[in-house]
Amino acid sequence: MFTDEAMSAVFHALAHESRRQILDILKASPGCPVGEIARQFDVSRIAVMNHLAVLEKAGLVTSEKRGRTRHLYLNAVPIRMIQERWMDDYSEQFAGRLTSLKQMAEAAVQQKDKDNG
Amino acid sequence: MFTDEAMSAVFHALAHESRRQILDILKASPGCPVGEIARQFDVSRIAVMNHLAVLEKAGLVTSEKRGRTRHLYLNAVPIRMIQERWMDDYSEQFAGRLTSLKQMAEAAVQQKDKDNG
DNA sequence: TAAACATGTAATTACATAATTACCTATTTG
DNA sequence: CAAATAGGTAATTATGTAATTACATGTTTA
Repeated sequence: MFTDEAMSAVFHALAHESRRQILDILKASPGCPVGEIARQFDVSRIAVMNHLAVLEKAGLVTSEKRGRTRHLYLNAVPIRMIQERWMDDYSEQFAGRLTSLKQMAEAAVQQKDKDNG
Repeated sequence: MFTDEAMSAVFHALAHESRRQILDILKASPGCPVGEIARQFDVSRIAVMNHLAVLEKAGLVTSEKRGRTRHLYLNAVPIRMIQERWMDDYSEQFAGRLTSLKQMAEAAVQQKDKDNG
């Protein structure tokens, strides 16, 4: 299962650059301890721990304590589920329908004008 | 281009169920006016307009004013870019490496225990 | 042209986020 | 065992989010 609330938690977790960086680190070094991650950021260790808590609530990170060190792991399952159940549906709009293609091209131009204006 | 800030804006926009519902509506009915969307929600019209502003800032929705009505369109480009540049990298973890597969299975069990406990 | 309609702006409020410092607990290790 | 190490809690603060009501603006249409 994958409730709306769970999906919100995942998107919210991904909506912060530091948290995305943490996932990058864990992807590259599974089992990395908390302190080693904190050392790679300019903000305080506590701030990083808060980010980790957000990631854990979203199910994107799991942890395992050995002795006094907590080892962290990326869990890509929620990302996979979002991609399968949601992203694919929206990306579809690119292929397939010609009707929406014209409309989306126009929309993209409008957005560009808005950004530059 | 697609900056960290832009990516944060997109994820943040997607992190609210009402905003995801708005995208669903616009996917089904391109050009839908503001009021018609607002009528489909329990919250106030102003609240819906705020959600639309968040979606527009993220580039997920564009609009075009004809007369007194503003017509809204889904723009799936940012979703597509996120999927290509980010989601795919993380979903990869499922295929390919057997080392991380064992680790992720264990992590998933741990997460399940945590949720039920 | 007056009323109805569609949207937009301003001010306000309750709550959540992201960060900080100071302190506490548990585990190694010299 | 004492000191260093790794992590966790608590209290606080500034800022951002999500929602509200009341009012204003511009556009059809009867």
